Amino acid sequence: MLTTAPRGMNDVLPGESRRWQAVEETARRVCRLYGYGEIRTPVVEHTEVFTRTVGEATDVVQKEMYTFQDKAGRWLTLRPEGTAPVARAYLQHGLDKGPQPFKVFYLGAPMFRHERPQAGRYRQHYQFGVEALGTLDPALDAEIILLVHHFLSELGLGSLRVHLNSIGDERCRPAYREKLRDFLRPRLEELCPDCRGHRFEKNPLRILDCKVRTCRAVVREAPRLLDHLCDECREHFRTFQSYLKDLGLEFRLDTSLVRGFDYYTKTVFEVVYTGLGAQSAVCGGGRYDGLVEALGGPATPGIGFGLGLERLLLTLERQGLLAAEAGAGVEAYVCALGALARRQALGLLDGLRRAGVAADVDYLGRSLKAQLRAADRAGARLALIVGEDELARGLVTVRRMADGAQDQVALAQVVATVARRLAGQADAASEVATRASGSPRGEEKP
RNA sequence: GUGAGCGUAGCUCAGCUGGUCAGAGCGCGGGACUGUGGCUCCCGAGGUCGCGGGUUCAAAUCCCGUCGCUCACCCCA
Repeated sequence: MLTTAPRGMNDVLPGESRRWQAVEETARRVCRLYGYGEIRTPVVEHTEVFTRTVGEATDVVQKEMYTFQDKAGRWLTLRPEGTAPVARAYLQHGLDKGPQPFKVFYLGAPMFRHERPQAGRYRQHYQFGVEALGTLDPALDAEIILLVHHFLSELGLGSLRVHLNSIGDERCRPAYREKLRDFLRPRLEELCPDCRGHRFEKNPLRILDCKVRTCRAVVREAPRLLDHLCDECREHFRTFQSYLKDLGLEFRLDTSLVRGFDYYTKTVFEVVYTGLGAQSAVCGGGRYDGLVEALGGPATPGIGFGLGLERLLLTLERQGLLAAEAGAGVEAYVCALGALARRQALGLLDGLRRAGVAADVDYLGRSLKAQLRAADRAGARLALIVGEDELARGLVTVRRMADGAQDQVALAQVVATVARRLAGQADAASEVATRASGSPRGEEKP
């Protein structure tokens, strides 16, 4: 089938792409406010970048990666996430020797996961991600949360819930893991098959956020990881939370919050919107103090998040915060009648564009009526009509679309006049009104 | 990988107790207004009814298969 995109991969058409641009512009602006520079890494990485960091046992690595061999036999993978590549670039370019923390964001390039698509989940999807490497300071954890919150607020989403937890590090988590196993072992019968089986063996922490009712009942009695953190992790988490409180940022402690990648340590968080269906996490992230080391670099702490743009757009839509789909945003539309006029019109069009006026023209040889309709749909504020009458007298009819007022301007002056009227709307209104010759019959559009 | 629902014009869908069933609204093109948009009215273009097979005198309508989409599980942004 040559007429459908691959499963779970979508086109973003012009009408919709403006919404994406609005979100992306906001992201860039906020990142600049917080001192984060943009990083662009390849869409493809050596497979090991992910297997050694995300974790061999995770679902993403085991069954969701697009992995292939190139012609030289190297194993490559379409990146399923954005943090490991950033850490790789950090090492490759010796950025650990530069000023710390190293603060970057990424935006605009896709991630790939081979899963069954559903609402808010796609095989090719886009994330806005922010990473800060090189310091353990809990104030940076707070900054990251603040940045997300700031970003979402700018889009009108101030009220999303922030879930927080700490999952310890390599000093305290192994001991807790055993404690949890000890607790669960006598209750295995009460757990669901998934939890009873591979989760208990490979990653018992995942049982903490299993959604099966019986599992949740068991887990409610389980020892809490938060109560078994080592001194450093406990102190880090305590300080981090106190910063958030000082800053007045609301959050909710969620002791069952466990993230799906092995590289997470200490702070983990999610920003949740329940109106999305099953995929409620709009944003997820946390600290990854062992990640750089796992790639063969020096022990280097880091923290960051990924924010799913499709999910964000979906959330904005559900909340009624999206602008209507818009046209190309042309300011002036040139209407030509007849072959000779058309010649004139193309020159006029070129002049307008070079003067910085977004302009378009009819390419279908349509009637004036149809050309004006096209001008209307394109969102043009002015229509410039060149017909035989105008041609003969060296004039152009300038029609204001909002109310139909129109006058005639000498061809040589049109570009300057149009530019001036578009620049100063009030001036243009009075200017045209005094010389109006058109018949204002429609009401103004909203 | 598992389960459920759905696949009819560009879009949203009606038609589905088998026999004027190939339709509506929106969109698109044209006209009413021989050179003037948004409103109204009129006309028009556009569909192998996802695909393949079966049942039947007859299938968009029933059955089987297949592909695709959607939602959910798993997991995640």
